[in-house]
Amino acid sequence: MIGNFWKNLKKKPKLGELQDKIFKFAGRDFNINSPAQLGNILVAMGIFSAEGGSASGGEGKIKKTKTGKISTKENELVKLRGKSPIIDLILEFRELNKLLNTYINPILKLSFKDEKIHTTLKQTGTVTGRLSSEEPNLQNIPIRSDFGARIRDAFIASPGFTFAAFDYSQIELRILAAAAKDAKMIEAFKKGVDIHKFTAANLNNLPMDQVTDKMRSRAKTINFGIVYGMGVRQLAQSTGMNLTEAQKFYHEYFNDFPEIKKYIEHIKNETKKTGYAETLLGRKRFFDLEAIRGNGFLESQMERMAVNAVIQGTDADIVKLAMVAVHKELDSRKIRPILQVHDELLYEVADDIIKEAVPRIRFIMESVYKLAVPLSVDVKIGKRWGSLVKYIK
DNA sequence: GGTGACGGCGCG
DNA sequence: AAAGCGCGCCGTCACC
Repeated sequence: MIGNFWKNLKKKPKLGELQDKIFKFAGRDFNINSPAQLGNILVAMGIFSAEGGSASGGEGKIKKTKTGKISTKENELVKLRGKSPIIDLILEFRELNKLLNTYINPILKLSFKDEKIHTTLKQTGTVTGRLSSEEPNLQNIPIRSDFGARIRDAFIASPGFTFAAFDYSQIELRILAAAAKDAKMIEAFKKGVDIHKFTAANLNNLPMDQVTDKMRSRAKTINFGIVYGMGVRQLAQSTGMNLTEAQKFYHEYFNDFPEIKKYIEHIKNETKKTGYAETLLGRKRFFDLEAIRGNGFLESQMERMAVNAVIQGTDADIVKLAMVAVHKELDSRKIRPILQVHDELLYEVADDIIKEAVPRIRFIMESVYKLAVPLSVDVKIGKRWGSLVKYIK
């Protein structure tokens, strides 16, 4: 259900103020929502310094879009902070504008008389076996930014019910570790340690208690990146390392977890041989081998897609099994499925049975499929979607 | 008035 | 030359 949270959310005036300030710095009016116009303004202001060829530092290179225009995406703008206050104003304008025009206004319009929002889940909408959600898409409701999280608070449980959110913890990395039969990482998951910290400890040859936040953060990036086939450049970019360090980091990772490297190679080779990648449960994603023949870039792209198809696809398979199992075993009148967000199931549970229901749902989800590592589910409960609190066993 | 490509960005 | 997977949706722009 949608509460009245957003009705007194006065963001329009703020947006107008930001627009005025931006125009003042720019020296003239223009359409902030047009990347083309914005790019021109920034060039005219000298913020995108048209660097001469002599620059040896390599910084300040203007990133172009695939059609050859100047890129004004957040990553690029952030680098230009400090050159002008206009940068931060634009970023703030973008965030507010996005949240208002993509979520708050359209979703209010889609609110039924019963004050509920009803999405449509497509069962065949993706290549990996995930569901997708549309009109509205409830699988991408904000949560990461502070203001974004407030949008979630407008979603409230029905009277007499409480939200219970069940989140598979690091399920993709678990699938990878199990499928690759990597003894070291399997052991870590069995012990239930903080996996990113564990990875960092291995990468830096340190005991776990000497891992710094920065080391953990970098390990987390590479743990996720591995699954998607992230390259050295991107790794460097997103961790703040230089290319040489990033290269070394990769090397170290595959040294520490050799089975993972072997398994990823195995997926790539099998896909190139058979033309398909297969989840652990046997669902296949096919590729057109003819179309990529002789094109190194397309081949690499297919390899990344294949690795992802196995990991993300197995994840999707498991979550679907869990949805079915919960439905079969429990009373859907008191435990209502509200939403699936890829590795998370949101239920609305009658207040009087919440204490028994939560452990049962958790158990079903954790035991629905057996891997070489345990599946672990985090639970949060609460009356508002944006204010759920961890449920302690 | 409608359509599709594009840049951009929200989520997992 | 390109190099992070999977989605849906916004506004702009070019075009019919």
